[in-house]
Amino acid sequence: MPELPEVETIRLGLTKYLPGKIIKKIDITWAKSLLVSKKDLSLKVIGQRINSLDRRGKALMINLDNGFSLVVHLKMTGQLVFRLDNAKSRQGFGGGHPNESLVSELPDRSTRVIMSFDKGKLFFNDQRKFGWIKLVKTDNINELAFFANLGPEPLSKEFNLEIFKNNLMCKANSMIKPALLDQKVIAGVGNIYADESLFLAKIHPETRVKDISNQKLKSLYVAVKKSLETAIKYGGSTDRNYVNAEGKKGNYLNYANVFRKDNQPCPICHTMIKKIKVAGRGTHFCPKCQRIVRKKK
DNA sequence: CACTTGACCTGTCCGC
DNA sequence: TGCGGACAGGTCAAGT
Repeated sequence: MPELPEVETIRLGLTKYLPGKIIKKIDITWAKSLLVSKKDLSLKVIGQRINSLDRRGKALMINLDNGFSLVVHLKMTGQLVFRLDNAKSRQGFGGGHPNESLVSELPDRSTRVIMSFDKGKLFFNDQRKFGWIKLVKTDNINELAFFANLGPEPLSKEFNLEIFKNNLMCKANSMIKPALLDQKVIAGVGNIYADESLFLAKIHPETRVKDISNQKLKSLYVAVKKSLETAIKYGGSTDRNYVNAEGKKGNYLNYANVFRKDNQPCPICHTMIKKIKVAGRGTHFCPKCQRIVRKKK
């Protein structure tokens, strides 16, 4: 489930390979993965040079020289892996070795789209076929529904405490966990970093937004940024499928506090981490460090 | 978010 | 062993 840190890690990786490359050919093995007409493909994509890569929330933009961008959303199981032709990756070392390869021979059975260059290929793999690639004018990405109501970038200078609080207060009656997952509030936070942020800020995931003190909101603001930054530093989280541009796993889950740590001791107080369901999502938290509060009227 | 469910999909795991 | 069902969770749409 690539979230902001995973997509950012992929973006950083692909930036080493793609800018300057000309798209020679695109092969599609699952039509719904590439939502671009044949006509647009031949007129606006094939033969175009890649200029740069951007990220907005969990979406990656491959900017072309002609003013169009291919927008990629990886959803749950999407991967973008660059390979030089005939390059073979070593098989995984096993045992959760850092940077272990998760993909070897490409294409594999989850490959949906292959973009070919003079040298090398970009593979879009997507086991569950939820991800998509769309084409949009670079300076008008809001045409896409996904961008239209997207909240602020949590790691940008513009994202300050006031904006965070204002956006959250639109959800005053909802629980904090689903509020954090709402992409209108902040762009790019998903299940992993919602749980990790709430742990760092010592807030129970089922706390109502309106019941959270100003001090806790500030802690949460800091915690969201901190957990995302730390995850980028460790190359993102590999829960199941995620790999970076080289097909390697991320290491952040080795440093996570609560995500997928149910029935393991809390790193602060050693109480067993619990897993519950909140708003339909698996949610991990420490029942002692993260208590529900209710504001007195 | 008011809140839940379903749709989109496949692979893995668990119980029988 | 094999089979059915639950589960994983990002986003949008639709139902209650």
